[in-house]
Amino acid sequence: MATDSHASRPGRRYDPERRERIARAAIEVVARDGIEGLTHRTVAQQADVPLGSTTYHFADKDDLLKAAAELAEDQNRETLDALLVGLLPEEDLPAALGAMVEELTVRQRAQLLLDYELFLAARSRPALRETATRWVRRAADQLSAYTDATTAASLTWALEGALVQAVVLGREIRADDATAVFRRILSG
Amino acid sequence: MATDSHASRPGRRYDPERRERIARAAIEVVARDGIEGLTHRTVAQQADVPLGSTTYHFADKDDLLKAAAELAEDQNRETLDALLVGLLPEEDLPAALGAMVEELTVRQRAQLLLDYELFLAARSRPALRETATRWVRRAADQLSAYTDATTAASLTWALEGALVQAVVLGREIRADDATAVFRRILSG
Amino acid sequence: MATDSHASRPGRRYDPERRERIARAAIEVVARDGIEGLTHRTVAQQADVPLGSTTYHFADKDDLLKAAAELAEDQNRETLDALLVGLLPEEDLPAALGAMVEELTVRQRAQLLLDYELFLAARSRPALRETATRWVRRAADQLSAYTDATTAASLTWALEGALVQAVVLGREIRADDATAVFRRILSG
Amino acid sequence: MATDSHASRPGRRYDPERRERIARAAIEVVARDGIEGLTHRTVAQQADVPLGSTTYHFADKDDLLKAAAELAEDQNRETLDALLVGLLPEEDLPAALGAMVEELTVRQRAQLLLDYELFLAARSRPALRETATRWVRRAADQLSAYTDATTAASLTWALEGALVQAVVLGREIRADDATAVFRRILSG
DNA sequence: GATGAATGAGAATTCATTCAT
DNA sequence: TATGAATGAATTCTCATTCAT
Repeated sequence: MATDSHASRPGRRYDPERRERIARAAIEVVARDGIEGLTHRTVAQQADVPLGSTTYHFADKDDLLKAAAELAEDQNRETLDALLVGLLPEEDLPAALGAMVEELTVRQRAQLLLDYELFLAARSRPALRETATRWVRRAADQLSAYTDATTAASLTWALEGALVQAVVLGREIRADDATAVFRRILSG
Repeated sequence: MATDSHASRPGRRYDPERRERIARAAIEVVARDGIEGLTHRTVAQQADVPLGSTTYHFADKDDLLKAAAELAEDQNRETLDALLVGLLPEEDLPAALGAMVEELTVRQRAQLLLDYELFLAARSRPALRETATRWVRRAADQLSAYTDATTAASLTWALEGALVQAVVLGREIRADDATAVFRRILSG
Repeated sequence: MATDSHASRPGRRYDPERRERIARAAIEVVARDGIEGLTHRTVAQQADVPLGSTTYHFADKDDLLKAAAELAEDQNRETLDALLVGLLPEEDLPAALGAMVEELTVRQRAQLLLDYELFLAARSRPALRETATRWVRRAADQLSAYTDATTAASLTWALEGALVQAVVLGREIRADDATAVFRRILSG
Repeated sequence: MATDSHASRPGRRYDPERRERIARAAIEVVARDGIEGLTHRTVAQQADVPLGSTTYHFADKDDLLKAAAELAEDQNRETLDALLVGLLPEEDLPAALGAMVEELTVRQRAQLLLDYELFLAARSRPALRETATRWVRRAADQLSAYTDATTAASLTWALEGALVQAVVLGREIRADDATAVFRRILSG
């Protein structure tokens, strides 16, 4: 017989943004504690809603994860678009990509870690596969606009590899170093 | 667990290989169920030793994980060395790397998944950092023998990116496709 | 559940058969999953009505159960009447009862299990007592038409015992075996 | 990873009778609240042990149930043996059985309800099947010693039916009424 | 009338870890 | 040295029921 509790807090019913509030709390939790830290409990606490509320709106962990991934994808798209808009017009693709790598691994590191937390989790969670696939395709498509298929693939893989190592090994990557690599690939 | 199973087995003290048996069971568990499936219980079961034995030899989960990572690193080294011994003498580095990518993502997929399970986990587990760093450095060092630093870095990143995407998106990568990329990078 | 599914369907107010639809869904659920599986949720799903609809028409679980029991009672009456109409005219009561036991434990087993699921549940659910009592009385009354009170009671108990054991132990009972018992009782 | 805590409460470790204490608590719970009331939680409370202790010794509900059924079977055997020892020597089997029915439905009602709670539950719980089958066979075997097979079956079913109705409908059954039935069956 | 969002309670499990023996 | 019993914490999930709209 659970020692009750709260009893006081008024019903606070009918919160039309409840679902979204919870989803947003979910990405905050993932950003803070990683996917392993994502539980209905931690999300409920982060969103300041009762536990039952999280299980009502997101029946299981996959639901929660999927919502988080979709929200993160939106944020990610905005961040990258903003970044690229500023960088690409320079007409120096290697430098633009190198700058982006530094930007992501240094100043936007939190966003990068969040994105990779979700992206990498896709390998064992079918619910995230779709988002992860879209993620990769978007990068490839954008680079394809500037060069041939093989070169685009090379750039994509190198970019992916750079970011993964930055994430896994806890490293920051300087624009110069990254630019040199991208320039090497495009120099042909 | 109250269910007996070792009820009969006598004390069997002083099993000098106990520690290693457990470590080997640990990588089997990780290979089968991922790191999330790694618990003292599952390892004890896989190694057919009593639960207490796993907690005795490996005080906490990180210990277990570290032992698994080190064992996997040895296996990985052997696999790659064997692979490269056969491939590198051909004097066509792009083809050798491309063949290796296909080998790993298609025929040695289990080993690849195990390695990445442990490698990627390093981002949130200090206990695995060292192994992961060594892992990356080894690859870079080996490639440095054949080319300049920037090119080696490019190859390393591209290789890493290819393998990560293969793992995360559940894809196999054909030697031809990979070779084309590596050739592009080296074609300068 | 946050998963829509009735998203499109318009308000559909004033569905005069709504109550009965739900009750019928309730016995389907009990037949499929037993009383333990009877929840407002499962019934709503089976009846394809919104969750709130089940709680609106049947305030609590007992209400739902009672409605299911009454519907099952009707079905049961029809089944047995049909059965007995065919059997009794033969003027061999033991054979008629024996045939009925086989019919119920073999061919009409689903109905038998449903009936006993509800009948036996009465022991801890006052809401079902009345139906259960009526059930037993009906059997006794019908048998009383053919014989004296003690013999009727004997037959009733034996019949009950046979069916209970068939249900609990998962057994089918052959007409011959049952007939022998009833004949023994009536042979006096 | 668990924010530690406790450290204080002395642990009350190594209770060699822990397992049995819990099993006994389980039948107390079933007797009081029925099988629906049997949860690891309620048992833990009844036995005054921590929740984890019940799940350690009895991994799932079936384990708990099986232990309860076996203990109840022992009690039941003792009760019935004691009862029959006193009754059977009289050489009037109907009267002995009739007296037993009254004894069980009136004075030993608690035991009767417990036994039937477990017996009837066997219909949907394979873990209880074996015990239930043994239960029925024991009764049949004992009666077989006094009469032919068909008569024994008749008595068994009638006895079963009487007790089931007593349990389900909440009735007490007088020795006279029951004796009349058994006498009717044996009067042939 | 009718509905579905909301929520407190609790169920079944699993586990890392401690510690008596 | 080695082990397995013990336990508190937490996790996922399900529900009956209430109530704003």
